[in-house]
Amino acid sequence: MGIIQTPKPVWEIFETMISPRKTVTLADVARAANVSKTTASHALSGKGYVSSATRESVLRLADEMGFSVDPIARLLSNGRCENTVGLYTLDLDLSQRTRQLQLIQAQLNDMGYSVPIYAYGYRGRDDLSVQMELVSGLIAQRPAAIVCNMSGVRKEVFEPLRRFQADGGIVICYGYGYGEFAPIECDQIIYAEPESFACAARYLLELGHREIGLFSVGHRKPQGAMLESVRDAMREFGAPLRDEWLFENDGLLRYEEDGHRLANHFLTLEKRPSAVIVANDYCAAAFVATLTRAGVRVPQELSVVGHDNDAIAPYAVVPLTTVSAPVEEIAEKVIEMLQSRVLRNYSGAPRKILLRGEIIQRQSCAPKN
Amino acid sequence: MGIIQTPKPVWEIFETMISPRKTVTLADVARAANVSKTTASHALSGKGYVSSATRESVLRLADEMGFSVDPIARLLSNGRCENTVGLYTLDLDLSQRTRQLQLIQAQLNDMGYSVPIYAYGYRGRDDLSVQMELVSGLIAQRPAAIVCNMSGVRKEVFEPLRRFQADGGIVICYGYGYGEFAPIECDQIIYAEPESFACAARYLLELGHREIGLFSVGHRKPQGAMLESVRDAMREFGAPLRDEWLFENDGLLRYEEDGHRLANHFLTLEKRPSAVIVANDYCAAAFVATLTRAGVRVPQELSVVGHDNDAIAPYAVVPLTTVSAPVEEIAEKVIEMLQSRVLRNYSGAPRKILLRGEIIQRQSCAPKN
DNA sequence: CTGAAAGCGCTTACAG
DNA sequence: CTGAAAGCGCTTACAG
Repeated sequence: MGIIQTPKPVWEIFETMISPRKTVTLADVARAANVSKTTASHALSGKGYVSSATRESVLRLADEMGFSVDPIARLLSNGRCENTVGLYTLDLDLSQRTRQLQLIQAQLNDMGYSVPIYAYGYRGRDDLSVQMELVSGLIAQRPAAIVCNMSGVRKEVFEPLRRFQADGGIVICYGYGYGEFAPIECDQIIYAEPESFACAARYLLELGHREIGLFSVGHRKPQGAMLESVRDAMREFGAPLRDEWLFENDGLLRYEEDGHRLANHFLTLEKRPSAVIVANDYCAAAFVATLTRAGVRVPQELSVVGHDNDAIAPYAVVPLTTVSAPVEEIAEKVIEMLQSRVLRNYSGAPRKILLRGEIIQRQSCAPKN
Repeated sequence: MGIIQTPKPVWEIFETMISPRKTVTLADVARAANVSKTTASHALSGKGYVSSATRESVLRLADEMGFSVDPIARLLSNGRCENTVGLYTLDLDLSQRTRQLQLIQAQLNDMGYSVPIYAYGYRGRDDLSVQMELVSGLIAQRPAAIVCNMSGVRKEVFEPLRRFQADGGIVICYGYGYGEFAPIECDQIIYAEPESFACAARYLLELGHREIGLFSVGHRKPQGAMLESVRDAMREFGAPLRDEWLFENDGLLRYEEDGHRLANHFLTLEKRPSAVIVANDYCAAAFVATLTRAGVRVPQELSVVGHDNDAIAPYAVVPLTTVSAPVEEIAEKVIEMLQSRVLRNYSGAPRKILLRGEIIQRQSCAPKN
C-alpha cells in the first residue's frame, strides 16, 4: 500500500536549508579555541592535564557559544550517564506512592541529578510485558542508578535489573511489600507493612476490641504475610479473624470510592465488627464519611485505624488514627545509600534495611465499651 | 586536593576482565547472518529493500541472540527517538495534575511509546534555573514529542521548547492556566479555569448568595483573570467582592492542610460569607470537615463549591458540589493532536483548544435563606 | 537486492 | 601539556 507523500511546501524546504540548526558541537568550540577536540574535551570535563590558560579560553568560548555537551553522544562513547538516576514505579497513585516519589525526586534533583520517572500511569500493573518494556526503556537510558519501587513488580523484572547492575549500574529497591526483599543483590529498603497491620490490630486489641475487620487496598482480599501477622496478633488475645470481615477489593487503587463501597457493604452486615483496619487513609476517610452520613458514630460505635498517615488523616471528619508509612525515612535511606555508592565508592555487600510504621493516635478509635 | 584512590580489589579487576558484558550488537547479528550491517539494519527496521529470505534469517537470528537496537546509538545517528514522548510538568501533586499525567501516560504507553516524566517532585516550582534544567534534561533525550503542562512554567522555558520544535520535535502544551495560551506556536489545550470560577460564582448567585468568599490554592491570593471573571459575574448580580473574603495561601499545594487552616481562619471571621468557592476538592473536603466538627452546618449555614471533581468529592462528609476540570478531554485532545502530527503528518497551523469545566451538583450548596 | 563507507558528537587510551 | 586516531552502535546516502 503506497502512501502518497505530498511534496513539502516551498517555505519549509527553504527553512530547512537556511537553518540547519547546527547546534554548536565540541568540534566548533575546539576550532574556535584553536585546540584539538581532545584538549577541548579535557578542559570541559576537567579530566586530563590542560594548561590553565587554554582551559580558561575553552571554557569561556564554550560559554559564549552556548555549548553544552550532547549527553547522547557522551553516553555512546562513555557508557553511563553519570548525572541521571531513573525512578521505576508501576503506579502513580494519589497517595503514598506518589508522595514517596516526590520526596526522592526532589532530593535527587537538588543534588543535581536528572530524575525521570518511568511509570505506567495507573493501569496494567499486572501485565508483565508492560513491566518489562518499562524497565527496558529505563535501562536503555543508561542512568547511573535506578531506584525501583518494587511493590507489584514481577520477579522477571529483576533479571534486566541484575544485568544493569552487572554492567556497573547501581540499583536500589524500596517497597511496601510483605516484608520480603526483592530477588536481587542490591541495597534494599523495605517497609514492614505486615507488621504495621499487626501493630494496628494490637492497638485495637488493647483497647478491648475483639471483633476486627480488615480492608486491604490493592489486593483482592487481605492475604499473605499481612493477613498472617494480623492473625497472629489476634491469636495472642484469643480473638479469631472472621472471614466475612476480610473485605474484598478489586485490586485497583481507587481509595475514596473503595472506602465508600466498603461502608455500604459494612452497613449491610448482619453482625458488624467493632473495629476495622483500612489500608489507606483516603479510603478510610471516605469510609468514615459515608458511615457518618449513615448515622454510624465513629469512634463510639466503630473504631477505625487508617494507614499511611496521608495528608487527609488529620483533617478527615473524624481525624484518623493511623499507622504511618515511613516515606521520609525511605527517601532518606535511598539518598544515603546512593551517596555512599557514588561518592564514597562503597562497593561492599548490599545493605538491607527494614523500616517499621508506628501508630499515630488521633480520634477515630475508642475503647470497646 | 588530591583524592587517593584505593586500588580495586582483585576479584573486581578479574570480573571486569571475565565479563566484558558485551551486549549483542548489530554487527554480531550481521556476522551471524552473514550479511553486512547495512542489510541487517534494513531487515530490522524494514526500511530498505531486503529479500524476504535474508530478512527472515536476520530477524530470527536477532531474536535468538537477544538483540535489540541500542536506542542511544540509534539516536546519535538518527536524530530523534521516534517512540518516546516526554512529559514535562513542574509538580507532582496528589490531585488533578497527577491524575492528568496518569491518563496521558497510560494512553501513550498503550500506544507503544516510552513516556518518562520530567518533574521536580514538589518544591522549587518558581525557581527558573530548576525549570530550565528540567527541560534541558528532557530535550537532551530527543523525544519525538514533548507534552508540557504549562501551569507555573516560566516564559523562559518556552525558548528551548521552541528550538526543540524548530529541530523537528513536536510540542503540545496543556494547562489549567488563566486562559492564556503559552508563548509558543504549538498545539495547545487550555482549561479555561477563570471561567470555571465565574461559573461557580454564578451558580451561587443564582441560589441567592451575595456574600461569596474565594480561596485559590497555589497562589498567594486570588488574582488575575480568575479574580476578574468572578468579579464580573458578581457585578452582574450587584454583589461586591469583599477583600477580606479573598483568602490567602502560601503558594504551596498542601490541599488538606490548607483547607483546615482556611476553616480555622473562617471561624474567626467577624462577618462570614454565606458561600465560598475553594479551588480544590481535597482542600474543600478538609475545610468542610473542620467546619463540621466546629458545628458549622454545610450547606445550611454555608454553601461550598469545590473544584476539580476529585476522587474525594462524592465521598466527603457532605458530598461536594464542584466544578469539574476536564482531565479526560485534555488527555484525549493531547493524544488526538499527537496522532494527527505523527500518523497523519499534519503540519498545518497549531491548534488551540479551550475547554470549560462544568458544575457538578452534589450536596454542599443550598439556596440562601 | 546488497555492502563499503561516512557520519552522528563525544571520550579516551596512546604517542608525542 | 597537546593532538591524531580509534571507537561507542547504529543509520543512511550512495554505488554497485
